[in-house]
Amino acid sequence: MSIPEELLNHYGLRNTIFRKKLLKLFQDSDLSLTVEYIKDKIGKKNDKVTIYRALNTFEKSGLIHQVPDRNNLTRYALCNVECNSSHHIHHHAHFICENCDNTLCIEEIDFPKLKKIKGFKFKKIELIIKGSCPKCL
Amino acid sequence: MSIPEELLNHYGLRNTIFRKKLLKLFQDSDLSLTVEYIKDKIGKKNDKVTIYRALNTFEKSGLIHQVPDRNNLTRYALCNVECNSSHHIHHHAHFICENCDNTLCIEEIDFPKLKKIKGFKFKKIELIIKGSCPKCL
DNA sequence: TTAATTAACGCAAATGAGTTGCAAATATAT
DNA sequence: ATATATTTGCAACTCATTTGCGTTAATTAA
Repeated sequence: MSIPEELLNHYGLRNTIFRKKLLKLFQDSDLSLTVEYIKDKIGKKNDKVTIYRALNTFEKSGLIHQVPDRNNLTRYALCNVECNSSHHIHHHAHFICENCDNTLCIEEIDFPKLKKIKGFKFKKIELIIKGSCPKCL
Repeated sequence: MSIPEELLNHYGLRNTIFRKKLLKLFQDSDLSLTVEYIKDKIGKKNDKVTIYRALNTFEKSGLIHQVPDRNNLTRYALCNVECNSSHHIHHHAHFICENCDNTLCIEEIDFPKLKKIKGFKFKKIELIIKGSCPKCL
């Protein structure tokens, strides 16, 4: 995994102090983050508006992606390096722990082959698995 | 499919005029509905608060269920008759049309068997398929 | 390396989905 | 029909997210 500075350059994003901090937050956690969590960790120096705008920018660039949350809240997680904006949503599996509410991407899933349904065109498949995570078991 | 009055009785819900209207709305559409759509169709006589409360009540009773929407909006769809509150979420496949934004439940899906992942306990699986629906193709 | 340009930031205020409290209206039970 | 329990409507609220705009910081060009 590259350092924040390199990553931002690679994605053609301006290298601001705030963005480097934000990106580091994602790298330091293997879980998906809520805006709430980010606000806490970033500190009061930075406004929530800035957080929202940076998250949107990162998402559009394909650096991070949205992750469904138990209560329709929005979470974000880093995309793996192979992700790019044209395919990174296509096959995502997310696990949501019903106990601690944490959400994470699951890589080790054999993605199911779905049979076609007449009249429909499938483009992206997302799998959401709910249950209990290792920490809570 | 039963008439609204029977359905409400069957689920032990009070038979109000508003609830009958709401239920009929669902029956008249095979798609999932947003609160916005319901507000439009129901007319200004009924308050949005009433809509929200009725939807929550219906959901708890297992009459309808929440459906994910393209933009984290909440949609609701009627459960099929075999659904009941204890199992109706467990295996749902939803299709979201990226063009017209409509969301619908897909029944004809062979639900994939996932291999277990050490440390996790899976309880519910939801499949979200995005693409184009018949009307839009 | 400095000045000019462009994008990002911070603050205040707005939006919009969903909720709560309470009094009035309606549905079921006796 | 009357009493009891629920539902409804209204107003006001909460809370996540967005918008406008003047200021500040990052890149580009001189």
